[in-house]
Amino acid sequence: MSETPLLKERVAAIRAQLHHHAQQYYVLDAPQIPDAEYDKLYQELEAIEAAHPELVTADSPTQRVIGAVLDGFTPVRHVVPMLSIRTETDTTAQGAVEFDTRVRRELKLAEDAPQVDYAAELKFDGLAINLRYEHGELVQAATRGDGETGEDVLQNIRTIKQVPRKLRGCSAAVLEVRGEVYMRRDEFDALNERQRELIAAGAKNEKTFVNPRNAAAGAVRQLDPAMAKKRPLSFFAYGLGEVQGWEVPETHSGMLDALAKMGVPVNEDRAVVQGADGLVAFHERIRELRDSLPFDIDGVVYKVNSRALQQQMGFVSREPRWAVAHKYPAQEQMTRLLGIDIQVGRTGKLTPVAKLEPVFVGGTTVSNATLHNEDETRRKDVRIGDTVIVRRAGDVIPEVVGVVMDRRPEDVGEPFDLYKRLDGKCPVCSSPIEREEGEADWRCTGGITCPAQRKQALLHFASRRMMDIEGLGDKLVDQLVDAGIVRSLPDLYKLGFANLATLERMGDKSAQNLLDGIEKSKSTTLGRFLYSLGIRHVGETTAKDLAKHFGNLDRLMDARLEELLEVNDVGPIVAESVRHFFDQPQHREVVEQLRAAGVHWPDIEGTASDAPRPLLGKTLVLTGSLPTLSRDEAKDLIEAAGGKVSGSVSKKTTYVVAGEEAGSKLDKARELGIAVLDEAGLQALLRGEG
DNA sequence: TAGCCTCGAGTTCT
DNA sequence: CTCGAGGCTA
Repeated sequence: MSETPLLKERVAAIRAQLHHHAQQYYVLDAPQIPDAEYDKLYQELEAIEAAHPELVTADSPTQRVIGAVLDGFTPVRHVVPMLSIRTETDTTAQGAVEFDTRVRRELKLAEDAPQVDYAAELKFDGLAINLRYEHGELVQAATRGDGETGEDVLQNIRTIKQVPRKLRGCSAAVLEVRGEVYMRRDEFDALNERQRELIAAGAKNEKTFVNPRNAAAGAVRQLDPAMAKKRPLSFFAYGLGEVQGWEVPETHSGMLDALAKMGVPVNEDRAVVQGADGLVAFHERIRELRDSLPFDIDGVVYKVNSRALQQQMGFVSREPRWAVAHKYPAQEQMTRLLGIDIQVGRTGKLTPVAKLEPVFVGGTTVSNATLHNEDETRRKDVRIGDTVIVRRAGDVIPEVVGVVMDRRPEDVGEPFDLYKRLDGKCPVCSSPIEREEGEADWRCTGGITCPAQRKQALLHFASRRMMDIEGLGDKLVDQLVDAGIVRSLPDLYKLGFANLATLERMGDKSAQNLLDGIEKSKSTTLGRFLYSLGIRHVGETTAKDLAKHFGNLDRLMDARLEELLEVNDVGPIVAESVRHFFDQPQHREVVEQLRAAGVHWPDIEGTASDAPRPLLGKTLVLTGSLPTLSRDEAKDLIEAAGGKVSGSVSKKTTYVVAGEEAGSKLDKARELGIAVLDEAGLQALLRGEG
């Protein structure tokens, strides 16, 4: 018995799938599965073929570069074929070490021979284009196609401003520049925004794009250059095709330098590094940089820098032996939607949450992803049983990008209908749910009677920037509420050893710690106390402003709307919300009980001390993580020095304090020309040293 | 009244 | 971190 017939079937099935998806991807610009999935199939096929060479056929996807020529563009035969490079799928730095070992073996280098020089570059997520210059003039721009024959898309490439029509100081008879056309993320977002507007306005044939690469591919293949122009593309060169009448520099990096001098865009995040260590360092550096780049990359590329050595190594089948692409973990994965849970937030907001079959994406395992609200869920037409694409880029929260319609099962669930799903009742307390006119959210009407809201209210009350009760986390709150020991905020202050002892995993020690924490929290400030009550529209800042303006709680509770409106940053909505809160007797009752339990604060808040206030009138923005100070500590220090801490950078920002892994705020600061400090700089300011 | 600036609220995982 | 929305200002 041989397993070959079975394998044969499997091989045929994989080839059919690869072919189908390659069509969707390259020809129709509408991929149905993520890259990683495609790669997986491809590797399986490669592995089978390697073990069973008799199964290899000429038309196998492994034997040719996939793609096809579309009608409507003139075919172009590549004099020098456009090859793909081998991809290391090992996403750790190990792939770089293996490449270096292979190179040294191929070059028959002795153990003690010097390190090999490599040109290390980014692997752009776009599509390959061959620009043909004759006597310095751009005469043709071709897609890769199947590697042998592509299509002339010159008219569309001309819409890319960065691509020079004429080379500076080069009149070689023929110079083909190869590189990647891609779309920047900001352009991609803007494009999709416009597409959404078109769709909203009733345009039938418009669609939004799943990712920048597809949008770029779509733009390049637009038959109408006017349309292509509306999809702004960019270009980076990384290699050469046919060359006549130009002396090619001896190294890859030298060649790119020469191209840059001619006015061809070449990415600056490239380096010449030595040996495996250099490659690993580059891989790691770029991984850090990845999310802050203005465009998508899916990895890095290593090339032997010396052209002489490249020639010595040559090619194996269709891949150069002297270059390798090394990927990062996928930021997109496909998985199954197991169900949709509905969570109840502190304000009663009902949030649909996708329960997913766990997938490893963007470096962590994801099993939940928010669907935000009903409209959003419907817009994506996400249904239970669907196969969905999940994305997680950097620190961004995982999101469901869309449904793989191709894989929708026969017995897929109904379109999402929140009211119907819940039968009009809160999933926790069964109170009726409502959705107000013009609002996106459904809410539970149970208010404080709803255990979910009660738990959230307790957690909110106990959290660090409010009453700061140490030892009261979500697990404990769950237990206390479920056991019926704590029903309202004042109940917290009636806790004693007796009722704590009834809880699981609660020893004398933890009980004492909690009671100490609760005792300590009794001494607070009016601002924190107000914030902790969880009044709608009253957050940390507004609470502080209210406390400062009224000075004591009774004056605030009895304040008329007009008086409330006098407070900084308080308008009709906030004023009404405050008034409404204190108009409800049960809320006043809670406040009285808390006071009776011993919660107290000085009447006049933040009396101007004699301490110097060097940051008076200054607004600072924090971004990234500082070496020694936590965010909260930095905030407190700045406020104590009279400064204000704001969440976003604007013209009014005085300083931006940036730490490790600073994000978009730093870019914004540079854009606006705002002074940027590190922690040492901040400390100097706090000491009053300008 | 528009547009800018801030604040509030919700969210994931280790 | 991002979005949406409230409030302020030109």
